[in-house]
This record gives sequence, C-alpha cells and structure tokens, in this order.
Amino acid sequence: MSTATARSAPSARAKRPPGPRPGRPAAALAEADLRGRILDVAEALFAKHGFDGVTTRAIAQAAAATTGMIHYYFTTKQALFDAVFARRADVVNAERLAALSAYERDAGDAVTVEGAIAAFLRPVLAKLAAGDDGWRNYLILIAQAAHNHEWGGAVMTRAFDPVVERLIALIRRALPHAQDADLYWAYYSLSGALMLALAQTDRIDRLSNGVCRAMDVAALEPRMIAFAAAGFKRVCAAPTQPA
Amino acid sequence: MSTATARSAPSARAKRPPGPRPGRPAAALAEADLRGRILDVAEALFAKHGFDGVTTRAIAQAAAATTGMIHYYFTTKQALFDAVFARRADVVNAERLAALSAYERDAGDAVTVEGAIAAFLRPVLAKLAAGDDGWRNYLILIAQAAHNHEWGGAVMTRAFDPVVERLIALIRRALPHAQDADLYWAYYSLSGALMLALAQTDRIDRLSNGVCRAMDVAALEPRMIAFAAAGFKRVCAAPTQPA
DNA sequence: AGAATAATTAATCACTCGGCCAATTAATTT
DNA sequence: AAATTAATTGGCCGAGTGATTAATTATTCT
Repeated sequence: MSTATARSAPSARAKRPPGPRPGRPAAALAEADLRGRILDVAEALFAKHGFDGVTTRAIAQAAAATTGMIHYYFTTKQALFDAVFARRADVVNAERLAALSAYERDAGDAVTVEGAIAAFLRPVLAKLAAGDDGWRNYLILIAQAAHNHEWGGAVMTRAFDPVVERLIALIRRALPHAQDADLYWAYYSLSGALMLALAQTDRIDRLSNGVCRAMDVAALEPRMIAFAAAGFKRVCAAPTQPA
Repeated sequence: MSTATARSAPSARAKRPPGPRPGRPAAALAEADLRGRILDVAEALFAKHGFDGVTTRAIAQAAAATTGMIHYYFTTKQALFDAVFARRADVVNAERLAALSAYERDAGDAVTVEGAIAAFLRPVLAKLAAGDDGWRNYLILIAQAAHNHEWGGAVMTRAFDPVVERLIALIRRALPHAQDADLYWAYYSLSGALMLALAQTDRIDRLSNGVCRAMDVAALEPRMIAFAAAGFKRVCAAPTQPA
C-alpha cells in the first residue's frame, strides 16, 4: 500500500487543480462540493471497515456520486485513501507542535514529564472529545494504521515522527539522566495506550460494565497523562532492572 | 463479522468430526494434515493482510489445496477466520490464568502490582519471544481485533475478559484503596501498550533509529512491566487529580 | 472381499471488483 | 455567441469473488 499523496496526471485525460471552481451554485445546506463529500464519506467508511472492506461503489453511493467521479478526482482507490489520510495530518501535527512549543515557553526550566505529555496528548484528545465525526473517523484511521503490519510502520513514521521527537526532546529536559532506549521504550507504551483510545472500541465499556466509557475523554485524559508520566519516570529512573 | 467458532451441519452434506482420521500416511516432514495446514496458512495471511485482504483462493494456493477444501472443512471464509481466532485462545488463557494463580499462591499476602502485571504479560510475551511463527501471527491477529471498530470490542471481550478480571482482582489486593474506575482506566493504558507490541510493527525501530527493536522482547518486557506498574500505582493512588 | 464413508478435484455459478471511456451537460473563457 | 474546458453520467470490461456441486479417489468398517 503506497502512501503517495498525489500523483501526476495519470495517462490520458489531464486534470487541472481539482475542486470546485469559483462561481458555483453556492452549495446549499449540508451539500458540499463532490470532491469533499467523497473524502468525508471515504473517511467514514474506511474507518468502519478498513481499506479492503470498502468498495468504490459503496463510497460512490454514500456520496451520491458515481464510481466514475471517484476515479476522476482521485484516479485510484489507493490514492483516495492516501488523500483521506493526508488531509488532516498537517492540521494535527501543527496543533501538537504548537502545544509543545507553548508549554516549553511557559514552563521555562521547570519542564515536567506530566506537562510535556499533556501538551502532546491534548490536541488529539480534544478532537476525540469534540463532536466532529470527521475527526473521530480520522482518529480511528490512525489507530488502524498504527497496527497495520504491512504499511503501518512506514505511514506512521512519515506522518508523525517529528512531533514524537519533539516530545521526547522535551521529556529529556525533565529527565536529564534518561537513556535513549528507555525513552523510546517508554514512548512505545504511551503510544500504544493512545492508539487504543483513538480506536474508540467499546471494549472498556464492556469490560468495566459501564463504569468507564471509551468516549468519556474527560475521565480518560487525566488518567492517561498520570499513567504515562509515572511510567516514563519509573522506566527512565531505574537502571533497567530486569523483572 | 460473527465469531461463532463452529456451526452445525450447513445444509446439504453433513460432515463428521473433521480432521485427519487415524491410520493416515503419517504425514512426512513439514507436511501436516490439510485442515491444520489451512488453519496455519489462513492465520499467516489474515495477520498480514486482514480478513478482507485475503481471498479463499490465496489461502488455498498457499496451503496447496483447493477452495473446495476450505469450504469442505470450514463452510465459510468467516467461519475459517473464527476457527483461526478460537484455536489458540484457550491455550493463552489457560497459561495466563495459571501464571496468575501461581503468582498469587507464591506471593501470599505480599502481592505487588509489578508481580501481578508480570504474571499477566509473561505468557503472551513469551510467545512473542519464541521463534514460533504461528503464535506470532496469532498475536498480530489479536492486536488487529483489539482495534477493530465493528467487531473488535465483542470479540476481545468474549475471548479475554476473564483473565483481565483476574488481573484486576489481583492488583486490587496490592492497591486496596483503588477505585474501580481508576483500575479499569489504568488497565486500558496497559492493554493499549501490550496490543501495540503484539502488532509487531517496525515503528519503534524506525523511530528510535535502531536503538530499540520491536522484537527485542528481553528489552521490552521489563520496561513494559515497570511502566505499567508505575502507572497503575499513580492513577489509583491520587484522587483523580485533573491535569 | 465388498459396502460405506471421508477426502479431494475440477469445473462452474451468479456476482462483484476496480478501473475505464465515449458521450453529455454545465460552466468559463475569448 | 462561439469555443473551450470542467464536471458528470451510465454503461462496460476483464478479472476476480465466495460458494456449490457432481464426479473421483482414498480410506475405514464389516
């Protein structure tokens, strides 16, 4: 599964900068331009059923379009998926980098592990807490990618590595004696915890018999921050004591 | 996606307890009975490409069989998947319960969070560390199921809830003042960390530039135990301080 | 041995898949 | 208004898809 965001003109018909051009009927109500509608619908269906679980026909029907239009705007089912994935990646990256920078500025020399992790998590968990279905579907997509065995590692690395490096650099200031391996292993656990939350399964609801609800971000967020911060400190403090 | 392990006779041809019957050619070398070969091959392909990414023909070819044989033994592609998932579930559950019981017996009143978590994780991480490809593929399958948005919650609950309840009960003995919500939320993070490790992506390898390798269970295990234990203690100690 | 049952093959069914294209309508440019 | 370009339709293609079946071979039972 490649991840190239855009491809040059496929072969025959060259298509100019797609998307609605000025002077259109001004799209009434919930109806947007077709290209955007396809992206939204594909995002939702890919999140629910995975790449191979969705057909271009299903996407077309849900977007009130034809399969021809999907190939007209995106050339290929794979390219459509890549476009969906790429669309929001820059947004979330920018917000996270801004949050980390803001925290770094405000904390001065008093950087804490809790503060760094909170800045790292909050922008994403905010999207989860907000009612926006588009963002929620996108987060599910990220969680899927993170656990995809064939192209997951590559996609996640390309999309989110810079932010992670930034987080680790910040935590390193709070834990000056930490070794690189410990920092990365600790992040591995944090990342796993976050990805499971983004997947928005109802597992925790079932397991806890309703005591916890997966979408209760207000309850989840402080506990995930506390859990991960304590984990980081412990792993990076001790000299890797074998259990 | 249903998860019923077996179905009664489909419709026409009733099939008696499948599987090789005694008195067979004694299966030379790596060649096993066909039913088992199909299960192994399906396990590997489902782990690599997901349910919808695999065709019955691909499974048949890899198992040196025909699609007819797949339906002869398993009736349906879905039933084959369920059979793959169910095959090893009992084994890992039994080992985990035994490990938890053994620890509980040995620890007496001195139950620690670290000890309980170690008993919970070790049987699974041991499968990951061992060279057995069959088990490794199965663990990838579990990680996929845990993040599947449509049937993930149900499958995981049915398959692994008892062991988790056992773990939480044990941790509760080490943290008598812990509240249920905190215990479940903390387990949520632990579960996420474990699932990401089971997915066996090369993300951590890339991110850490080779400092950490995802398959280095000897390095992962003590850190995951330490991380989660510290997290549990912290989350369950404080009165849910908002960040 | 022969009868009965299990395992296996190869062919086939009715659909669905992603992708493509000629033709048509709508908008923009000159 | 005419010419040009963009957006869109509907039908079609060849290649699979999961599933089924009759016929054949192997094995077990009596």
